[in-house]
Amino acid sequence: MYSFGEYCIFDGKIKTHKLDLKYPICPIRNILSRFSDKWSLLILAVLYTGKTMRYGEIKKSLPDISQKILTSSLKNLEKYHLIKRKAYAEIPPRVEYSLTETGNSLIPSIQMLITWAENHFEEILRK
Amino acid sequence: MYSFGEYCIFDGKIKTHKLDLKYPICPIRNILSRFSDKWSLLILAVLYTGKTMRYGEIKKSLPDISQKILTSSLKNLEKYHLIKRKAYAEIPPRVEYSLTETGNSLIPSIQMLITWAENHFEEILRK
DNA sequence: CTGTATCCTCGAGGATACTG
DNA sequence: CAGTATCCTCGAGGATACAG
Repeated sequence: MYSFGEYCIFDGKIKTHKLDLKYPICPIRNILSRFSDKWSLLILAVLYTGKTMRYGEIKKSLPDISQKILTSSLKNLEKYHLIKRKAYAEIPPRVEYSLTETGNSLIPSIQMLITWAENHFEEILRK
Repeated sequence: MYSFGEYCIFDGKIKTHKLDLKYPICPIRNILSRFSDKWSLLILAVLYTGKTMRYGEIKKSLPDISQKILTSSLKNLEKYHLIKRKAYAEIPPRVEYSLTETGNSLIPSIQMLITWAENHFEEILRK
């Protein structure tokens, strides 16, 4: 297990997504914080169930996400190499998204989280 | 694996932390969203390394968290039964925090996430 | 030492209209 | 179909002062 004390002496760099050069690397702050927003995990999970999906299919799986946020979330996930984007030069346009190897390697962790959440649903929400 | 399509037909209830009664339960939206803020995972990880810690010790492990946010995060984690709070009637006051059984059961998932983040550090941040 | 009480900033997320 | 472009809301997070 890591020394969180050591890792966690950062000074507010989390927002800018910059790394602190003086200290070693806190995985939570520097990596996990990039995907711990409202939609990223859901998008990854949806992509996993569908293997490769078009923009509209993802949108349909997450009916209450706005176009803007879906687009920007996909860009963010692509930026960090968790998903890949393939655009076809057709009319009307077609764009397909799928998990990268890196993205796929995150799935077991997400599944473990989901399983935990399921198993502890009542405990968490009781009272 | 879950049908995320089915689970994810909620309509914007995530903010209020209310459950959607019409549909079954999406673990990500209804459970994980409660702890996917800036500090909760770090607090849980810190508490795990220290077993039971005083308020000031946690603060020292996370030097750049504000008092207000630490207090409210601890309250939130206590509300959902991930940590327990024990106050001693002394002067000056002493308050000790520790993981509950439920909180402890989340640790393996967090560790798995951290291990993943470590192993994919360069891939995620390259270029 | 462990908190409240205010006030404030800032950006994630959203609503809506438009485009190639 | 898969996006941009604007404008806006709202609340997480923070700074500071004070309290028991």
